[in-house]
Amino acid sequence: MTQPRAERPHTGRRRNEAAHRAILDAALRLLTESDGTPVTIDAIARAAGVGKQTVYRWWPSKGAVLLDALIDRAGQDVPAPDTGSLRDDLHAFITATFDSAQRTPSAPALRTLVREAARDVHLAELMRTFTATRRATLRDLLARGRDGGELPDDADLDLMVDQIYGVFWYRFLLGHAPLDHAAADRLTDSVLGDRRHADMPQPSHARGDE
Amino acid sequence: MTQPRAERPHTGRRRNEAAHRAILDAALRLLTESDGTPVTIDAIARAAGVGKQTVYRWWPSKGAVLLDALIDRAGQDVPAPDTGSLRDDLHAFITATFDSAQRTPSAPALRTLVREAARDVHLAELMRTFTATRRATLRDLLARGRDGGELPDDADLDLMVDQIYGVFWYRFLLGHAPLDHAAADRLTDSVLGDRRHADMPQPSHARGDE
Amino acid sequence: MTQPRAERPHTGRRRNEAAHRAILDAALRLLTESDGTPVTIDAIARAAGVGKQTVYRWWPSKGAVLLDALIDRAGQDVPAPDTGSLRDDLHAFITATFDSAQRTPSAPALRTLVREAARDVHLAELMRTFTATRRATLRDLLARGRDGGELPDDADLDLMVDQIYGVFWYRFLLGHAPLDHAAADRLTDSVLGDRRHADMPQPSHARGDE
Amino acid sequence: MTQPRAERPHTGRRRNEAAHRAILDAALRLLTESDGTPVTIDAIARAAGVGKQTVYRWWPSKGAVLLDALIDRAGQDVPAPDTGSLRDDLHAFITATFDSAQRTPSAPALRTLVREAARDVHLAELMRTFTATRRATLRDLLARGRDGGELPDDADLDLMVDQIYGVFWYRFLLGHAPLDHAAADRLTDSVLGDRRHADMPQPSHARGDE
DNA sequence: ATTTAATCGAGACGGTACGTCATGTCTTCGG
DNA sequence: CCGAAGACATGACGTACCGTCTCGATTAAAT
Repeated sequence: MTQPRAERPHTGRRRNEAAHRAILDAALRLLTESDGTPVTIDAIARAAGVGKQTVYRWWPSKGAVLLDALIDRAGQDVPAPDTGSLRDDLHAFITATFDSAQRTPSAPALRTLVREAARDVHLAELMRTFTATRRATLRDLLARGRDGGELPDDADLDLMVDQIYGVFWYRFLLGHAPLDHAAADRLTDSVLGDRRHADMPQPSHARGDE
Repeated sequence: MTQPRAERPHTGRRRNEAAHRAILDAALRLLTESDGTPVTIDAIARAAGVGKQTVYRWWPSKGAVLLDALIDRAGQDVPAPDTGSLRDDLHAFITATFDSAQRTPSAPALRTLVREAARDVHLAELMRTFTATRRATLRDLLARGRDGGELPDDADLDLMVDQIYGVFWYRFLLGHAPLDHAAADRLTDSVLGDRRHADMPQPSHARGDE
Repeated sequence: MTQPRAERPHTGRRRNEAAHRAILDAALRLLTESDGTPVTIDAIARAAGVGKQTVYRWWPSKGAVLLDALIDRAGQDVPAPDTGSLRDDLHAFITATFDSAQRTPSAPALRTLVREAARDVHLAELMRTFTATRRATLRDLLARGRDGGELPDDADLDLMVDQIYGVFWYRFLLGHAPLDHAAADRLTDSVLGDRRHADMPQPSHARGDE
Repeated sequence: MTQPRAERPHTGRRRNEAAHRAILDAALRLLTESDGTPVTIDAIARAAGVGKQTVYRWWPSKGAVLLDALIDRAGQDVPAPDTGSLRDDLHAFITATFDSAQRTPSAPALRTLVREAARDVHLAELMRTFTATRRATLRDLLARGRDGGELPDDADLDLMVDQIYGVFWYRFLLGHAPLDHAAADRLTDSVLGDRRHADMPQPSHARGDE
């Protein structure tokens, strides 16, 4: 624990990127290993071999460090696919989103992060921005589908986005139901308004209108 | 602030219901008035004119007090209607749920409560139970509809429930999109799989983002 | 170091005298053992097995604790004798004062205390009070002598007091000259205005004109 | 406050005397204006428009800067007179010493300096040297008097010196009694062993207390 | 009628984390 | 290559809550 610190060289009057890195790494590590107890700034600083002041110099709040640490590492986990088929793209996106929450270190870190966000105004705002980015990505994906005629022109894309991320966060945080591939399949169908996955073999999927 | 305490009479060796009430009232008041800063036990006890031990005697954790305070006041806001029509029942339920979150003092209190839940294992568990009850109510409503033939037999009721509550909590906590009647209309349609409300003039809740 | 803390029993809502004692003892111990480095509140609290808040609850500043600790232990080192002879009383007083500064743990503790007083407005005030008490004792001794005719009626007692304590503190803090018995002898003579101890027969001491 | 820094020109690779001056001036100014809070190196550097390192380059410790600043300005305040009369010389010396402590900026600066000396080993040593010089001057004055027959041959000159400076520092730092001309008169008499000023109307410097 | 026992307001206690401040060292970069 | 600028590691500061504890009073129930 609190690895012996790699004897960072000073960088003089300029920001020490190595210390910066060490802080993010330590934060992510503690976030991941955390057993539910809050991650403290002291602990991060100590684990990074850094003075507390150095943390406070660059981040306005503990939460900002944590979110930064998470984004820094897990930022590109859910790219938006573009295969030409709305259904395929959406299904891939949802599956990837669900999967990302099952994998370490993202899952416990994310949960701790939400915990901290509840206490921290700065972090709450950062989280809002963070989720807004994700939502925008998903909305673009849906907009492509609508423009390609795969969704009605008047589809409420924002509501669709919120249904998807709503289910995700709701289940992720409460943990009362799984976020597995079957759930992803059914959620895709539900949002797109049909039942293709409902009773498995479904040769003539009951489209009808749409 | 911290009203002068109404000189409660002693009740001797029996539990003092007035003190009990005062605690719940103080908790709800602080919960409601809270500007994001955490509600502390000391503050509740002081506001209620009560010793801290009296709080700890009757509730295992701060969260328990807060949730109790909220339930005590806002507990029965969302009854499950039963008109015979799934669509009507569901629409009424969703609308009532959305409305309940717009009204004082529930909204800020609920938000603060979730904040506290993120820090408090006991409260998190209580919240799980609390939401489970609500989910069960909604699920029963849907099950009635399925049994009445208004939903396919293989409908994933749990997913439907989570889509509805997911949208609700997601929007409620992030505040990036409205929980108005139009949203309730569209959510009802979306979950039931048709577009009855789709051709109405679409609200331009363009962004909002809190 | 930081002895294992004797498992003090709680005293409920009343001040815990044992904790109080432990703090003073720890403070004096650290003061005595201090090698010149400042004594910190954290260290005192830790050594006393006490929370920092408990220290701050009862003393307004670190210095107050230190002075309290010193007075508590060394308070009665210099009693005022009353033999009937001013010269004897004064000589005894000065000798006792000089001696007290040579003994452990007073000396290093006192020096550290002055160091801290230089930093701490509260403590400076307390020191003023502390020294005022000592000065008053000495002044009373001199006043008795004056009333007994051993000093002229118009003798400036305050100046005499300050000459004695001035020499004491000046030498004590700077350490450039001894505070031994010979010095006490000569100081007594000097203040009383003759040369009895001047170790040479001094029949016609240069008074006269000038 | 912290005057806008006079746009010193760089002097290339040689020590910048202007910066040197600016540091001493800033130090003395802060020392003088200080309200009891410690004078920090950062503050001096900032007020002088100088990097901290520039301070540390030329002085080993904060105290050294402060003392240097004080000597630089107030160094020659107390010259040793030589009129041929011990009494006159001594009286002039004591009066000058007392006066020097009443004048700005010496007094608050000196007090702050002693405060800092208590924390700073380097400065303490410098102070010892500083006072030793003053003491030597006074001792020489007394030695002249003894050699001239105005003091007995066996007079304890060191004790006399310490009585004078003892009274001075004791009253200066504690502030419980004045350092006015009347006190200087009486101290002169007391040290020389007579009461020439004793029958003058005695000042009622009753308290003062700082 | 007298004990006994539980509740109440109060607040001290041992802790942990907070965010700020000053120290003295170190490196960059403009002049 | 000096000097300003300022980042860095360190560690004390004083405050805020936590959850536990003990008091002394008050009053109901048990004797």
